[in-house]
Amino acid sequence: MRWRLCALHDGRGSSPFANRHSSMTTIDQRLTDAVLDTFESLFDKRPALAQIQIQTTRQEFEGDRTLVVFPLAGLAGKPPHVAAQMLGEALVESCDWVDSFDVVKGFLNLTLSTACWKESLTQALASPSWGHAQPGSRSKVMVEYSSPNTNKPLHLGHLRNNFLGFSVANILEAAGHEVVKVQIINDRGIHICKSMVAWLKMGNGETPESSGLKGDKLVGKYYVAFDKQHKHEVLELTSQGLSTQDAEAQSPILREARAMLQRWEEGDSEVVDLWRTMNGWVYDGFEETYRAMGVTFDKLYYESDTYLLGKKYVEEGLAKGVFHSKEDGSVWVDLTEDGLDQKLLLRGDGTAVYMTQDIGTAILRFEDYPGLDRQIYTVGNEQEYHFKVLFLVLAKLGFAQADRNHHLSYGMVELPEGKMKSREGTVVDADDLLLEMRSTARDISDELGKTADFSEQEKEELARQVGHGALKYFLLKVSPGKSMMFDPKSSIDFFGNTAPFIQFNVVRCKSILRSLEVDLSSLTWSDTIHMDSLERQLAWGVISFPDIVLEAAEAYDPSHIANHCYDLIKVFSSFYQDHPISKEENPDIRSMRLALCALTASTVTHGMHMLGIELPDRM
RNA sequence: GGCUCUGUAGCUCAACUGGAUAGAGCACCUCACUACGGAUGAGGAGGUUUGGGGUUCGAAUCCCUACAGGGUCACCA
Repeated sequence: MRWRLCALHDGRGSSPFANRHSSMTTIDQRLTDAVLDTFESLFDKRPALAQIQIQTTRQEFEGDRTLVVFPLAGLAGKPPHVAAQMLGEALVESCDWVDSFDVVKGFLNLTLSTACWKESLTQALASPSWGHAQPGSRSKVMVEYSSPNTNKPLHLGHLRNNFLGFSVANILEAAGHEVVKVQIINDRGIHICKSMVAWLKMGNGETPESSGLKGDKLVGKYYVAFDKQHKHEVLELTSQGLSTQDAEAQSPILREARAMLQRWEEGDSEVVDLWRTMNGWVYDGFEETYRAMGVTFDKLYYESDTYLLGKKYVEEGLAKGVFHSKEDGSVWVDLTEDGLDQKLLLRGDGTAVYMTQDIGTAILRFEDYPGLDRQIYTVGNEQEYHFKVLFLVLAKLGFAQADRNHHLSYGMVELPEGKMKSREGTVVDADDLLLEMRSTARDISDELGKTADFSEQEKEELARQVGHGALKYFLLKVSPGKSMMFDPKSSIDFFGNTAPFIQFNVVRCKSILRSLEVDLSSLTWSDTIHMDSLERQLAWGVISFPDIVLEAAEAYDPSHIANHCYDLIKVFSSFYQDHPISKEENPDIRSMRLALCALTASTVTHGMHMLGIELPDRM
């Protein structure tokens, strides 16, 4: 099972892409080329591409884009500020996108021309899916997420897992990858037999239909019942003088579970039928929760289908001599050369462990999807060791795509009162939380009275979009690698850096656009008008969006998208305050602002969709 | 203990991957207000980036070290 919640690891800095030029706005590409040419004509030498650093000019200085001249000073043979001055003068002369410049120490601040802004914005307006690269322009990747334990209902940790995996899949797709979304269902093993045994002994034939209980909750109930009975028996046995270890192994109910696992592996039809039935209940329950979460999968893998395959590969490895066996017949891999320990791959009795199954699943997936470039496992950071071992084992087996696997590790979700522990009843149930978010959104909406004319169905729909959006945003705005604090109170807060704040402002944009009914694709304005600071900030937020998407895709990090959307909408919020649009009399300025308004709405909408968050038309 | 990740405002998080005076949101304080949608706007205060050393034009970011915290080291998944 992979459900547990947890943190980070290697992610940083080891990008397989690394072609800086490909993830750069048209503006920066053009500036880079101009700088290279200008530098060459001035100093008779051509800098390397990596030496050209262009960044956003800080607020307190005049300008839009800043060239960092320090790295170039040596090559130019001039002090940084002198080189900057010379470059600035030459750039204004040679590049029609540069209006003026300002030198502060070794920083060359460039002010872009209206023509530059207009051309860039027009390009964005012409693109119906701004921020999305050509579909299929990049490789085929697989993203695994969710992968729950069939004995336990989904909880807050799964929400982070699912939202993260689903969002990363969306972002990769937007970056031009072909994406396959999968999960592995750990439907085999002793843990499954535990709830089956408990249900047989204490269930009295209870079904989801008879009890009205959601299937996953019902099975979870019997898993807990098993645990309780097991503890009770252990206590009894220890009071008779057995050691705790012996008592745990010898409790009658655990023996029954073991016997059942034996029968399951033998294919006993009675056991297999019950197994199918109870798993069916769980899947129905999960399906309902996934629907509420808004996540989907292209294919499901079941451990019961892949563990035999895993055993086969382990035996092959044994035959090849890359693994070794001990006297009791257990099979091991020696990873001491890689700085790790020895690791069990197959038990002495020949049954599979967690690792066995994962070996089979990994290889099977690359066979199922020819041309698959890589596979991404969205799993908590507590399993970093497991994936390190898995990838090493695949390499030892000589599997060609062994290095095409990546563990997208994420941090634990903590509660203000500490960690979630099922034993202590401090688990936040996914269904409960989603419901609470919806009802809070509904209350706020009703209180404000802006949706008085909505039908009941529309009100519920809005509450879902806003409530679930708030939750998704709260979990995704934090960089995946970090452990995060989930504070129920502030997650329902609809002010500040939250989805509802963003949604509200997009609704304002849409409201303006609705009232004006213009053809956006034919918007244009004069090159002579001046764009002020806020307008330029808005424009840059829109223009740089595709770049942000690529960054997020390379880093497998939706928080880049979330923060960008928030920054952009915050600027819009200020802009909206004192920049009239429909009331603006100058038609050029009006068109330019209208374009900014429309582009802000569409950019943020695309970004939020990548996070799995919907935008209402009214709220 | 070994390996690994993390440490930034009172709290929750950023920081364009080594760039300028480290930024936001909560919370706190002061103002504004018949609104292209008030779920509002403007401003203030809050920091020796855990401590110490090093690398260089330049460090929250890279290296070493100390301290603090998380994770992991199963014939569990």
